This record gives sequence, structure tokens and C-alpha cells, in this order.
Amino acid sequence: MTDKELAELIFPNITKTPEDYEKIYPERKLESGAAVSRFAPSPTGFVHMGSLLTTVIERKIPDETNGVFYLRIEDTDQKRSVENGIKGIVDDLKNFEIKIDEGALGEDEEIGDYGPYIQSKRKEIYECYAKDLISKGLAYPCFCTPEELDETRNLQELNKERIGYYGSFAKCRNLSNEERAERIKNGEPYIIRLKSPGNYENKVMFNDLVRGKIVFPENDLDVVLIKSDGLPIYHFAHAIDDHLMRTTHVLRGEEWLSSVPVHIQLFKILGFELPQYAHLGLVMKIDEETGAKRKLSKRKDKEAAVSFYHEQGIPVEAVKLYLMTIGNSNFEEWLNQNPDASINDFKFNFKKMSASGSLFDLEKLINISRNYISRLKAQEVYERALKHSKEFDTEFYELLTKYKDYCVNMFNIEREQKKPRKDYAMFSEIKGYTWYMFDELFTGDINYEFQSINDLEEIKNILKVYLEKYYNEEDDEQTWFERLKDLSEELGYAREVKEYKENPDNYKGHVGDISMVLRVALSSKSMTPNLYQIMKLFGRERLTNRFNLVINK
RNA sequence: GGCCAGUUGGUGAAGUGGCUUAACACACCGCCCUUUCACGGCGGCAUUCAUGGAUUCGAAUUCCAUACUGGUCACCA
Repeated sequence: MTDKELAELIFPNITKTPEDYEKIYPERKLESGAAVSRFAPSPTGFVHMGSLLTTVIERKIPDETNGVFYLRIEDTDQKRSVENGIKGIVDDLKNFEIKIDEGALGEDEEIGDYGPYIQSKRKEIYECYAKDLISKGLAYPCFCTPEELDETRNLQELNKERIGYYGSFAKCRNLSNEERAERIKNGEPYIIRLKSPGNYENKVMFNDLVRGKIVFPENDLDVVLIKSDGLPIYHFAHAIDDHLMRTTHVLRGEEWLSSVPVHIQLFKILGFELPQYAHLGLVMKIDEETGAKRKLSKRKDKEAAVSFYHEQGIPVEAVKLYLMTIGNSNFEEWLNQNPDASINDFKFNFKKMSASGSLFDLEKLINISRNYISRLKAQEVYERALKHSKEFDTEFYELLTKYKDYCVNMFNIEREQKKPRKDYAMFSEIKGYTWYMFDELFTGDINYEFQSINDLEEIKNILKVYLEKYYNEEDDEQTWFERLKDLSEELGYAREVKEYKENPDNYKGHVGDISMVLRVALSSKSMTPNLYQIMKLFGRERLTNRFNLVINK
């Protein structure tokens, strides 16, 4: 029996040939140098920080070269696939404003000419290539059971031999086609394996975009091509899909590095041109329990999920900015020099990518977010706060809606200037910083944080005298402060802090102590933004009411 | 265990043989500015680049060994 006949027996329904697919998926008509990259997750849940970093760069490369970025779903392991997995991925990308040019949009929806973009829908394509390989004697059916495989593995371990299905351990490799045919006809379950032409003594070399030249022993493992469920294994699907979809750049985590020899071999056997590989360092974290460095985990680490940032109200731009600082070591410096530029203006360079895995630094991300938010216009802050609270804090949402102009003005305190205030790092903490600005929230048992002046009678007196003689709603800031000084003087406090420090015995305190009393009476907090502006926003009536709360204590 | 990669301060890192008595940023700590806070300013924070050896007039930078960390050795991706 010939190999061709065996191939026919195994895949009788496959009529297309690899040549047909070459025609169906022709080379892309792109300008030279245009990169085609892809995000190829398995639908096992949300997108996590590590993949997001990869994705940001995968999107960037085509952006810089007028190329194509597409989304391919790798769902060849139905056991791991999760309900709504594709939707989750598509939504996460959308949330992070990463646009795809081609690919899956949902279970049954997609755009682009190189689909299907969901691997489980590409079964017959893989079968076609498997058939071709079998007919050329480059692949064969294997009848070994999982138990047998376990057994040889144990044996290899025991004898300290290299583990795997190769050489004399590849029991089904040298079966005759007649025997193969017979066992298939008898209904024995089987898988398709590559008949590896490699020799472990030989070396293969390839150039990784981030790591440079890497030398490996040649692959001699008869790796699985098609599983017993009829779907391909990653390696096989990777070679076929990335070739047919005309991918030029494959970016993935370094956990894939050691399978590169298999991929090189597969591409060669299939007659495909090898894409450029970039194996990225993993995003790590120190495990709280063991103290050891480990990969950021979807299950254990809340900050691994993109939803975490959404809930906290950390802008996606800030997350991307942070990711880029991990991605390219010169990015941060560039950002500092071009604070208002967009990521799109930055030129990505694989050489500036660290090969070692980096620890995820939430502190730093928060700092970036703080800076980002500080540069936003008040109106923009308002809109984003509104959007965030709508989803996560109804009470605050209602206040923001009810007092729109007031809130925009509030957000504008010490904003929209060269060195803006940096109070908020995330939208979820805005309410905690501004609650006292709303009478609705300024209720119950208020804890007043009075400082150096904390005698209640003295405080009441200061407030009364201020309201009676020195408060004028119309004052500009300078006049307002002059009046505070006048008040201080009348009550025995120094007009200037310096004067007080020079002669502390001559005064009860200084103007700073007086303004602190006003600040705390107004807000209950000892730390607030510019007091003059807050008072201005309050207006006479509300200000008086607030002060009376203390005066009537 | 085999194979592969990585190793510069608490963190991200610059650095590709002399300009480095190791940038920059985050964090932290002082001081200053200031009616509070924030901002801002100034200063501190690795005598040393995992360790040992070699090459060199000269090494974080080249080479070799060792150690450690991570990855991988599935009909998972």
C-alpha cells in the first residue's frame, strides 16, 4: 500500500490540495515592509496583562508600517474553552481600544479575507495538510494509547534518557501501511504524528527579534499533528494558519521559545517561509505566600485582569502607557520629553525590549495614571467620572448629574494649568476626595480634623467674626487673603507666618492657623485643594450653613 | 534530569571596551517653597553591575566556568 493510498483512506473527504489554499489565501497586497501580526488567544477567560502587553505591541507594528493586525481564536482544545470566551476577548480588546483589522468579532461573526479566524472552523484546512504530509510519507497515524505513552515516559525517566516520542521509542513510526490500514479499518483510535526528519545531534539556529541568535538541537520528536478529536495541536495550526493568513511577525510569551525547533521544522516541511519571531519576557509578580517570582496569574492576581482597571477607573490610556514602559525601555524617557504625545507617535523597537521577565509594578502604573488624569481637562474628568460612577457608584452618579456645572468647576480647581494638581490616580477615588463638596454627603457624625487651634470656643469665635466682618463673596483671591490677615490681626494672630516664627510669644498663632480653622469648618478635612476656590464655589449661603454647623455645636 | 533563556539599587531600567567616581523614572527619606495638601525646587538612596577566573594598559560591557531565577520537555495553548 502506498502512502498516498493510506492518506486517502484516512481523509477520504478531503479533496482540496495545499495548492488550492495558496490560491484562496494569496499573498497580501501590502507595501513592502508592511507587518502582519496577530493576537491569537485561546478562549479560556479574560485577556490578562501579559497578553495585553503583547497585543499592544502587535497592534503597534502594523500601525507603523501600514500592515494588518488580526484576531485569531485558538480553540483547538475544547476542554479548556470557556463559555462566552470569544466575547470576553473581543470585549476586552474593545475596552482597551485596540482595534482589529481582521478576525473574529464573535462566535459567528468575523471580518477579513483570510478566515475563518476561529481554529475549530478550520478543521478541513488542517486535514488537507495532514493528508498531504501522509501522502508524502512525512506523517503517519499513531495508535499508542495514553497509557503506553506514559509507560515509555516513565521508562525514559528511569533510564535518564531524553523524554519523548522519537527514534526507537516511536513505536508506530515504522509500522507498514498495510498494518496501519488494517488497524484503522478495525476502528482503533489514532492520532496523526509528524515523521520528524530531524537529528538531535544537529543544530538549528534562528534569530529572535528580542533575544538575537538562538541555537537549539534540531527537533527529532514525532510531535502530534492531529489529535484523536480530529483537531490540530498548536504547533501544526500555528504553521498553517500563520502561513495562510500571511503573518509576518509572531509575538508570544517566552514559554514558546523551546518549541521553536518544532516550528522551524514544520514550516520547512510544509514549504512555508518562517515568520519573524519575538519571544517576550513574562510579566511576573512576587507571590505573597511563597515569596518567589512567578508569572502574573489570571486566577490569583486581581491586577492581572483588565476588568480590574475598569472597576478602579484607571484610564486605559494609562495602562497602555505603563505597558509600553515595560515593552520598550526608552519609552518612559520619550514620554517625559513628550508628555502630550500619543503612543502612536512613538517608534517601537524590538531591540529596546527586555528579554527578562519584569515584575508588574502597580505603584508605577498608578503614578502614570495620576499624571495622565492630572493633564485631563475638567470637562473630560467630569465625563469620565460620570461614566465610571454610572457603573459603580449610583449615589455619586446622581450627584454628578444633579450638579453638573458645579462639579466641572470643582474638577477645575488647580487644573488646566502648567503644573496641575495630582489628586486622583483613578476615578474610583474621586468621591473620597470630594465628598465634602456635596451637602448630601456632608451629614451624620462629622469628624472635624482641627489642627493647632482646637479649642471649640475659639474656633466658634473665629468663624463668627469672619462671617460678620471679613467675609465678602465678591473678593478676588488677593483681597480675600488680605482680609484673612486682618482677621488674624484682630484676634491676636500674626499676619505673616514669618512674623510669628520670629516672635512666637507675641501671638496666639498665625494666619495659617486661622485659615486652617476655616478650611476644617468648611470641609472637616485638614487637607484640601485651594481654599479660596472652594469657598467661591460654595457661595455665601452654603458657606454660612457649613460654618453654623460648627458654631452651633 | 535534558534543553533554552535570563541575572545592573526596593521596582522598571540606561549602558554594546575608556566620556560611568553606573543615566532616567517609580517608591522611599531629608530639606526648601507654601495659609493645608498637592505641585515645584534641591539633596540622599548600587564604591558597584550574581560569583570566580581569563583577555586587555583599561570590563557592567568580550570569553570560560559556577551559582541562582524563569521557561519547556502533553492527544494544553
